[in-house]
Amino acid sequence: MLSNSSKYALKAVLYLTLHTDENNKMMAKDISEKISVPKAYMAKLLQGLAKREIISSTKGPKGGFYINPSNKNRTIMEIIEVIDGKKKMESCMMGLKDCNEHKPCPIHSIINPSRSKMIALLESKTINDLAKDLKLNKVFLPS
Amino acid sequence: MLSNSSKYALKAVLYLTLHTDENNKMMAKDISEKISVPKAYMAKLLQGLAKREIISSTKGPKGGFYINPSNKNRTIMEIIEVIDGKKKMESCMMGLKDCNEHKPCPIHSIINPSRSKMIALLESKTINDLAKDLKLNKVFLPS
DNA sequence: CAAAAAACATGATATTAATCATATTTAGGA
DNA sequence: TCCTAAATATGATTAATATCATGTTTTTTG
Repeated sequence: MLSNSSKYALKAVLYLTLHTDENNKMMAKDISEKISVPKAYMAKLLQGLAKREIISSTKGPKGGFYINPSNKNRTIMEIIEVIDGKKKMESCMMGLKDCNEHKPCPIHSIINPSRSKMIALLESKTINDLAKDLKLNKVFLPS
Repeated sequence: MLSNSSKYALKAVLYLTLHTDENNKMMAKDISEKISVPKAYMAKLLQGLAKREIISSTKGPKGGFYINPSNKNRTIMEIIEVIDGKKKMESCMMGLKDCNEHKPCPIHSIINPSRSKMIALLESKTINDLAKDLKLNKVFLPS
């Protein structure tokens, strides 16, 4: 459902939200260790997120990655879409090209209500919402 | 969420349910054409399903694949599990190893109620249930 | 019993996703 | 200004899926 890349990206963005800002940047290597993601892969992912302006970065000594307040208001789905593309989550679970409400596949009615709800939630919850839950110890990140 | 193999398997099993029985078998090649799945891949998949006794087969002239009544009562989830394994659908969407109700990942509460419902439905609906919907033109298979 | 038609078993190739590696660019500090 | 520390760009490798191909076994039928 989510690629590894999306999972890693979500973890990283959340970690950055909790631990960085413009004055407290963090290197790819350190982030990768904290959230248990292979370091070279993490670096590449963070670079991609920075290029698409989901997170921010500066080069050179004292440089690193961080996230600024406006980006903390992005939704979970925005992060996922940047990595996996828009259609992946919404495509027919039986792989039929033209499956829709008027011409549904056999499992459409089984899958779709739940999935639509899930997607709606991912589109409404922001990074910041999740970060708050983390601060309150209502949810957890490691492993 | 589902591998291509699972999607193809589901389509094939449904097709067999509608069009075959012990006296009306069908060759891999013909099934593959009907449901738009690459023929060699279809053959391999059908052989696997037959070995695990999800469907039946006989060799030689007039041979082919078919499904018998008792197998039509298998659930959708059983088909999926035979191909993708049990855990794939239930694993944490953030990829955390020990995510659970007591120590949930940040998106656990967003995802899980919907997903649990989806899984419960896949575990309760049988091949036969879907075949009935197909017969009544309530749902569709092609492409 | 021989030939042909089918599934079966096995392995080869291709494609995609995940992971690793490294030379280049940029910025800070001595 | 020069050195160093960081991200960046790019590409190589590995691993997992998906796909293709083919020789072997079984069964029907002439």
